[in-house]
Amino acid sequence: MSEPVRLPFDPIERARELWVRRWGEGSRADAMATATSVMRVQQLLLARFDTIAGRHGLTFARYECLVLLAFSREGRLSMSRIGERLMVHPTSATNIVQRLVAQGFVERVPNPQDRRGAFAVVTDAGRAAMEAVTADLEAADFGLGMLGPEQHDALFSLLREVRVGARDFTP
Amino acid sequence: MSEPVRLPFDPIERARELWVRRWGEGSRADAMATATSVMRVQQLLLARFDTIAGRHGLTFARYECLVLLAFSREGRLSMSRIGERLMVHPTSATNIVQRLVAQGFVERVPNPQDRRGAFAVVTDAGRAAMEAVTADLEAADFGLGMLGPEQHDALFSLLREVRVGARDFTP
DNA sequence: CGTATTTCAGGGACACTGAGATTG
DNA sequence: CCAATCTCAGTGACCCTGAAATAC
Repeated sequence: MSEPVRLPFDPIERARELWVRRWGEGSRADAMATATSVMRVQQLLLARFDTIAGRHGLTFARYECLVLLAFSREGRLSMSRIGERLMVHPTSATNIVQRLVAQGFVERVPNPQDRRGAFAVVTDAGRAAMEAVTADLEAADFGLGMLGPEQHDALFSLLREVRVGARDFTP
Repeated sequence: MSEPVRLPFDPIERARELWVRRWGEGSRADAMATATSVMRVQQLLLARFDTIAGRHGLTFARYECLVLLAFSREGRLSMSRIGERLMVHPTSATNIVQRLVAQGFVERVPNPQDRRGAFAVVTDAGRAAMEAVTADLEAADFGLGMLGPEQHDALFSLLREVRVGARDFTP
């Protein structure tokens, strides 16, 4: 982890001003600033989460996969459903599960019903690692401790509108 | 671009319910849901932006670099300042500028004041590509056309609080 | 046969680490 | 000599595409 760079001004606010100066008030400078803010906050949160997950030998992506499996009814899911629920490409699901198998956090078992496919099953070690990361993430308030309950709701609702507008799911 | 998978329910809302069921009402399920929403919206926006930038031979990261250079006073910045303002590692700045140089969108010139360093200068072709991507992004409302002006303000303000809380800059 | 599930091979874009050249 | 700037080489994690194996 490199030294964090802290600017003495808000770079996004400054970009918005320059944007308006260059492309006028009629430009979508507000949308630019909001989109850039989403990018930046995601970057900040992910860096924090990856640091926490890394203390237990995981990345955030692999942790999400373990949570998904632990939440499933019998601790196992088909590869296709993993890709679907993690919203990643099927080959990315394969990749993530492979790494978890190599760590002993997941096992692969054939699907007797449909022998084309395979299940990923979370192991006891996988559950333990998942629980440890979860405890740390909760202790860190998921990086959002600066927001009050009503602000959480407001932010979640606004982001939900974006997801609905982008047809992320059918409400 | 692979076929988008659209679930018939909100996967984040479902995760929140399972989270509460497993770790109780006292858990930080709301923070988890909000953080996950940030991740997902960033993913949706970035996919959209990369598609648009790709139509002009750029990625979003390289486009951001061109915007930064075009906004600078003389169209040129030192490598260190590029890394600083793009909030990326110095070697990542080198990497991005190298790709832009290979495309003819940027030129490298030595810094006469400090010959350890180099400047990156945006070329006419770089400005043209940047303007073309900008026009398309504006036409796409930066992927946020579903939000009204007051919603933009609200979302920006909430994300700004997160950035301030994470010490992203000194307000 | 066509379709669905998944893996494999390979490449791209990007982040980092560590070493080293050059200059201040 | 030490510090700063920057590049280079290498690694890792992740995402995709395209092709193929296997089974429905």
